[in-house]
Amino acid sequence: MNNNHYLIGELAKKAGCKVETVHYYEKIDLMPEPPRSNGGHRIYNIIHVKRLNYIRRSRELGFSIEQIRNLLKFIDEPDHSCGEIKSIALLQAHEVKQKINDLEKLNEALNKMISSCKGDNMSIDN
Amino acid sequence: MNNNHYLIGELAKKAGCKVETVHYYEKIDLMPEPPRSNGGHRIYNIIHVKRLNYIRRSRELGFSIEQIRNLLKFIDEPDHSCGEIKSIALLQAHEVKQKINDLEKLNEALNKMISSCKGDNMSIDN
DNA sequence: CATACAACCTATAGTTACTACAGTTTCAAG
DNA sequence: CTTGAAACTGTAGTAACTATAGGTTGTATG
Repeated sequence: MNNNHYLIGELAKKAGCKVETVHYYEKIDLMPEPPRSNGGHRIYNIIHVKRLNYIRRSRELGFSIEQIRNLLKFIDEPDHSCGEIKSIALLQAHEVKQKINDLEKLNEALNKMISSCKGDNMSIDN
Repeated sequence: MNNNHYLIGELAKKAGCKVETVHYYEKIDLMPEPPRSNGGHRIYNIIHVKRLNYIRRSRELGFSIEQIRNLLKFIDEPDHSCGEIKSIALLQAHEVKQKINDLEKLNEALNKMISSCKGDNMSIDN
């Protein structure tokens, strides 16, 4: 399609997911119903691309749809109190830090595995 | 139970998951069938605890069962070539780094959200 | 202008990774 | 010796996709 409009296939490709996944996200109201062409094809814009990218990245990092929905609602319905936003964002940030921590441990373990690889006496230590 | 033996409930608690999840992992051969008490209760040890912890942490970080199975097989069947181990571990390490990166971006976005929280004009900028 | 064919559409069924429930048995504590 | 929490097996239900079927749109080519 042209410069700033995307068909569902292009959108999906940009976010590294399947067309069906986008359909699914629309059905569960995680992605909005976009405008349609005369023939009924969905037409997306850059905002949709960013939103889907955010959703996909979060999913790949192990966040649930409900957690993602929770954060997206600050974009979708912008009249929330500062305190409300802060408390949810802080909670999320905490979990993010936890995950970074765990990943760093995993990474360390993998590096150990790679460098000291003798083929025998492998084990999981922490 | 005593010092170095655990019933399934204690095991699950230590790994932060449900008893049913452990059953499930045994059924799909991700966790080994442990020895049993006379009455048929499963009896686990510290090795099981570490293994389940590793599985759970990896799952929460968005790795699939098959990816986890792939890494665990170096513990389960220790006669793999150095090259084989390295190549899989390197692949995994790459994905781990990617995830850390993404999480750091997410964290940044959250921090922005927290500090500059005015309640309005929220958006996702990568 | 006709037609082919890839990419879209809706709807439904199947898969992965759990999670909950039902009905029964074990086992430590009183 | 009974009682109750936690174990057991088996099956059904849920979350988050993923695949398939059968039909329509729309662009590119003869």
